[in-house]
Amino acid sequence: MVWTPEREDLLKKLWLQGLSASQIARTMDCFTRNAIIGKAHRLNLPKRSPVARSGPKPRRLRAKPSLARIGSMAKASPRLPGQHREGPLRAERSLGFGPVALERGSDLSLQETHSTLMELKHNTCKWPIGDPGDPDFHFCSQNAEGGKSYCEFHHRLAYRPLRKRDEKRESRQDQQDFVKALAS
DNA sequence: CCCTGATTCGC
DNA sequence: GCGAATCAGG
Repeated sequence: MVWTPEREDLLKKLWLQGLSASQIARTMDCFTRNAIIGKAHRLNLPKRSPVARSGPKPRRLRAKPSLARIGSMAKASPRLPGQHREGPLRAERSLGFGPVALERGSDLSLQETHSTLMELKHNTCKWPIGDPGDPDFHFCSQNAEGGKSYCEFHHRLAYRPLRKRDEKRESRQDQQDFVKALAS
């Protein structure tokens, strides 16, 4: 995936809006959090250091990966063409159980109010709905308690599949069962 | 644990 | 230039 001028613009926009790197990564489904941060720095976007670093990081030679690390590195190996990174958009698109799918014809009583970037607040759910750039792209915007990025439903939806997929591949039915369990 | 941004350096 | 791995924090 390459950085086109359009993607750079969207990154700048979201970064300046105050979205976190991981939120931007999930919104722009094709980049990781690290990629977002790295690009933000190369674009000289304003720093947002919540961490007052106590000075330059000491130089460290990159160690050869241990055998233990090789296993975990395999999980983070580059995606094959057509493969999507983990995250809400991936789930929504490939599994069809994302917010949009839930919104129509579901009895889950999940109320989703439209929210544009300008309306994002620190305490609202930032689960992206639709494709960035689409006129109707918006965020869930339900209350997100406890400083979380998502409402409780979307938080659990967003993070639970990551865990499980690390251990084994989940079937589509497993994912759908999980959504039903969440809603019940 | 959950998360955040910053940095290094092999590619 | 890119971004995974890592670090250093809340």
